[in-house]
Amino acid sequence: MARPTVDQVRRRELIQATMTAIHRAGLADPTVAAICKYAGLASVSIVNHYFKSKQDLLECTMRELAGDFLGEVALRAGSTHTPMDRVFAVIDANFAPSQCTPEAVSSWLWFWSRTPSCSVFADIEHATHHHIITELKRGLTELLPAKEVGDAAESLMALMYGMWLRFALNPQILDVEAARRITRHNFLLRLQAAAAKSMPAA
Amino acid sequence: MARPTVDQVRRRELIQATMTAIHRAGLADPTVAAICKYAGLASVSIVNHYFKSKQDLLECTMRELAGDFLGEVALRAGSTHTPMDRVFAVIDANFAPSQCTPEAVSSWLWFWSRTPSCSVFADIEHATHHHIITELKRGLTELLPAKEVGDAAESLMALMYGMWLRFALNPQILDVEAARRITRHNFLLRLQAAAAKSMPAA
Amino acid sequence: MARPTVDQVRRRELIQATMTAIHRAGLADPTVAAICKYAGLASVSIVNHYFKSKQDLLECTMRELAGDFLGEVALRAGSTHTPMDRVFAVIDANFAPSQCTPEAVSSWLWFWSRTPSCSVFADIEHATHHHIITELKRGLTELLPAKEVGDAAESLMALMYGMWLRFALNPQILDVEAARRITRHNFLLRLQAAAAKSMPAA
Amino acid sequence: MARPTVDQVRRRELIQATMTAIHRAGLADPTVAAICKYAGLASVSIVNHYFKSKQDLLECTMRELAGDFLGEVALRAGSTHTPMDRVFAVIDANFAPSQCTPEAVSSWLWFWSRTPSCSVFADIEHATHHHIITELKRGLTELLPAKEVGDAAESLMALMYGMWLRFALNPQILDVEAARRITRHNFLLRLQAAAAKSMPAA
DNA sequence: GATGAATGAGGGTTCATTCAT
DNA sequence: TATGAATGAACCCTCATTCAT
Repeated sequence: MARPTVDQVRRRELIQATMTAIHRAGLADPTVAAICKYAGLASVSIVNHYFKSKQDLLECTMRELAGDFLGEVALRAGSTHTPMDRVFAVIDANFAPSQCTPEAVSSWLWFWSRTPSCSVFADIEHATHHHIITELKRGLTELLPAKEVGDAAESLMALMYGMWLRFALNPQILDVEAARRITRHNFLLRLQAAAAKSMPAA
Repeated sequence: MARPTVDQVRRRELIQATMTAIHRAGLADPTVAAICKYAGLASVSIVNHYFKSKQDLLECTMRELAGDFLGEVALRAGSTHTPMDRVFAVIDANFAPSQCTPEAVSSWLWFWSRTPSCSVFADIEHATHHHIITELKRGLTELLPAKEVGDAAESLMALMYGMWLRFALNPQILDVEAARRITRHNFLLRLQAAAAKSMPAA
Repeated sequence: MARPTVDQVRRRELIQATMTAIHRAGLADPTVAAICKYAGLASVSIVNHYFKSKQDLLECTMRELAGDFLGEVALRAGSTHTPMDRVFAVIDANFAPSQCTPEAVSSWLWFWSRTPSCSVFADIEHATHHHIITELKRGLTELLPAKEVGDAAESLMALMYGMWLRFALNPQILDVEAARRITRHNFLLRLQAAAAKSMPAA
Repeated sequence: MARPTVDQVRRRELIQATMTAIHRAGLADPTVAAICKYAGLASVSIVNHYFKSKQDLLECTMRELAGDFLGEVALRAGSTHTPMDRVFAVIDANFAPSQCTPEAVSSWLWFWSRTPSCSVFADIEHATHHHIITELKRGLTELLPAKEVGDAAESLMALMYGMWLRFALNPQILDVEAARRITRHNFLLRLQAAAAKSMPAA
């Protein structure tokens, strides 16, 4: 098994530091100096040995973040057998520890907020969102009437985004477990309602 | 009735331009130059005639935004008679036109993202949130079991925040009307579920 | 007797306010806004009705200050009969109340400090200094050997300048009366020494 | 012996350039651009690599200037044996070449003029003045009646300040050597007068 | 590979001045 | 006469990037 090179380790550290810097900056653009500080590097110049530029570092960070997220989804979706488990897999991936640290949440928000003004970010976001919504709909299709699938997927995604936002704003009010519970509960409510409607005579 | 002075008009224009600038900057800190450009002002210095500083302008902008929001709530909540209408009033206020322009949504997100690093923003946010959550719970208390009120309020708020976020990221996918419909629907689902649970014997 | 016009009164107020502004600014260049504030004027634009420009106001202020000083000298020197009184007249003029307010002292220092970089100031300073040193030497010539007159005049002037500087730095340590006393005393010492030397046999 | 690093050399150059800039600006606040120009630096930004800010540079400059002055005093006072030599040591230190360049004199004046509005400067000034006046009085105490020591010290300091001021205003009129001679002479006059008074019966 | 010196662009703010009312 | 809107220049500072060591 290939051992990570020093280069790769340093790159990883800088990417983590970038997320920390974004979080600490309150979603303002992080400065290279701040990133280096959090990475424990003495000089800012060193960044240019590992990344082409600041923009490159930021893009790599977002790719890493998105990749991790898709990895969490794949991990959980791969071993599911029922449609409901498939939906739960997506929900759980959204609230996986790697995606719910304050640094990760802030980075996601920062990332999203920059998509309108940065096409590279927009592409990454688009691809990620497409993948996840497809996965979600795949499960929902077997559980809900066709015309409700779109709304339900949007609603679920919006709820999860909202939970993230609440979490980012004030981690005290809402912990990850509660967020996941509320989301699952919300999903089940819709399912019951659909079931009740489809079997009114029962 | 007092006619707005030139002063007040120009201040209003700058506040609007600030929201536009925040939106266009992708939630990055807007530059004074950009704000002036959107306000149609030739010179950057003029801002300091109307506001003490850039920070002052930003604070005034956020106060205006929050004030408008509370106004929308008050407007709708004032004429309600049933608890359900009260909840709907809050939901509708959240999706009122003045709160759902891309500029307003971006400004809210930017505003929230800066609260951890700006105590003035944090205070405004806290006061606004307190007011709105109180209003929401006042309606929910008469509709749901006491122990569900907190979760329901959080869930509703999170869903609305998420809708806003989706809307901010891509206004094409989700229009305001759909967002409101989904939110109302989600609320009604929870209501029905609670009703079903409380009358199992019926 | 001609009554001062409103124009002249306003000009006088602005000149006084300029001295105050210089003093309060710690000898930094006073801003027009500060000058207007001390003059009790609401708008800064009004200055340009009474003076051609800020520079014009500053020059007029310095001319006024220098003119007042020469007036104090003339007032005292005019009624003297002995050489010693003539010297005392110059000393007393230097420590006249109008020249020893903190505002006046600061203005003098500011004025002097600007002479190397402003030829107008340099001219005013040169003329004033020439007048006063001439007056001083006229008295000293009858009291001291010719070859001591220059040194004595310089020494006296330097001592007074130094007193002013001390006074400007810390009015608590040194009051005007003490400054005048020390100066007079210093002058008398030199006189006695010269007398002793010229009459060694006595 | 430690060789000065590039860092220290550059800092020294900037400090010297600061004094030059103050002198050339006529005691107005020097601009960073001017300082860099006199230091031979192409870019303004570089200053922030060596000093925290412009204010920091100014404070360091004044600390250096005051430190040099105390060094000159210590150098001369250390090897004195008589009280009179002690007084002369202070006088000579005041007129030491390092303290009498036009740049140094202008910097001192600028420095003093800013003490009322800058507490850091005030502290440096206070400490320096306290040290020098103590040294001066130590010598005077053995030469003059106790009640004359205060006046004499003030008088000497004022004379030296005045000489400096004259020198700063016009180096042509007064050279350093003449200034020192006048000051020493003035001191000796007072000494003789005191001696004459204390021995009237002789 | 790593460091720090150096540069230049851009941002916010102050300020004197001009202009319209 | 008096006011305040408006402009543009100048200043200090931050920051990403490049270069030499």
